[in-house]
Amino acid sequence: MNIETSILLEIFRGISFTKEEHILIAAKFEKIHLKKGETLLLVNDIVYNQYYVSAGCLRTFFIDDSGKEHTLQLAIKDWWISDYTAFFTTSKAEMAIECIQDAIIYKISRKETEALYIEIPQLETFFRKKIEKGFTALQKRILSGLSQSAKERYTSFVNQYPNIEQSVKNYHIASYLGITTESLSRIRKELTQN
Amino acid sequence: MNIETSILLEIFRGISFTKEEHILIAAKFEKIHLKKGETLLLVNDIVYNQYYVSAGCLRTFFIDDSGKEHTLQLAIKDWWISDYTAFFTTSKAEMAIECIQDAIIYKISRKETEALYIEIPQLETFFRKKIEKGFTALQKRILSGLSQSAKERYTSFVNQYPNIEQSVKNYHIASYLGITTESLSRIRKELTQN
DNA sequence: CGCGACGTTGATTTGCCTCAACGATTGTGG
DNA sequence: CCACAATCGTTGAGGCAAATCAACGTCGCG
Repeated sequence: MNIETSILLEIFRGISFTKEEHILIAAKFEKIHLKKGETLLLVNDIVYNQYYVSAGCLRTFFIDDSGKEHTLQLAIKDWWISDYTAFFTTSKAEMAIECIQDAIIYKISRKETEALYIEIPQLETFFRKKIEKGFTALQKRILSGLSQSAKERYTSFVNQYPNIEQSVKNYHIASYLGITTESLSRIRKELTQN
Repeated sequence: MNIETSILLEIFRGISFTKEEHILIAAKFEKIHLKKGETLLLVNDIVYNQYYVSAGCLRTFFIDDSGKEHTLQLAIKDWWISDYTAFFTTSKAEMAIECIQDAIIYKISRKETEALYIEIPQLETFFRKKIEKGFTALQKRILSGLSQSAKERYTSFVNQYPNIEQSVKNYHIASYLGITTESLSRIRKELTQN
């Protein structure tokens, strides 16, 4: 078995498995330790895997034609991370993933994930509900981008991730919110003055 | 049976069903004709249903505190539409849906959808893959908002939906792109001058 | 025809970016 | 454990893309 079965209680909280199922699932995951600054995925890598974050923090980011970075996802404990656009079709990554705080993650390939859907149908339901939540979160973020100012987006962000500033540099937050570090700095100043 | 079974070939293109399954599924859908300007969903309605668009065009939009409309989704033939944030949890709509070009749609409730997942497991896979595609599309839109100018977003939009300008008013496109009608007008002028 | 909805154009304003310089903080090797 | 460099955050001046405000064409429909 590749990993402790106890981690499965964490990953699949709320689902109960037989002992045989535990073993079956555990064999498909691989535990990975990452140091801050290490890279999990590079642009043009074929994306075979998704990753469950058990501790630490990672981010998915995109580099545009002018060389600017844009953070698509920040992942802390209990989040899944990958370049999902490429993962769903096992194609080339358009984004990179890097560790921004020492992390413990669990890797599973798409093939193994889909095998699980067949072997244990309730896992297809589990992942479907995960992605429904993810879909909802992305819609909220789009609405936020359409209707809010930079300052409003920042305060929403801080409310949504109350403790994330400890793990994440300001320029990661700025590139997630779609603003520059200078603008974020000015926004923070304004907010602390009140 | 509520609807012609032939429509199921359209909705579930690529899947084959037994005659019994056809009947089972068809009984869960309801056909609806909508006229331009009619409303499918209002803010604070409880969202029981999702809708398959067979013809015409609808949009989901959100009205912010200052009264401005923001278009989250434009749905043409072969798209599904709802306030999915509310649909997935059968809660109150934060957005409205209106018909912007005479439409024929097919309605199915969340309860019936989930019943189908159990009765015909390949439908859970079908809908999971649908939402994976939707998830991917939303991520692309977020990246587009983070990294592109209004003009670039507009040209991407036109490439992605080549014929949509026939069905949709400019101010719908503007509110989808997150710009004003005046800016869109100036962008269009610039582009036709080249 | 006449009215309302839609699109366009111009003048002005503004939120955020860019560029540049300078503090503050962190990490590292001597 | 300190010194120093690199990284990160802050501040200011100026510029630009897009918003706002206002007025005016144009189109479609009752």
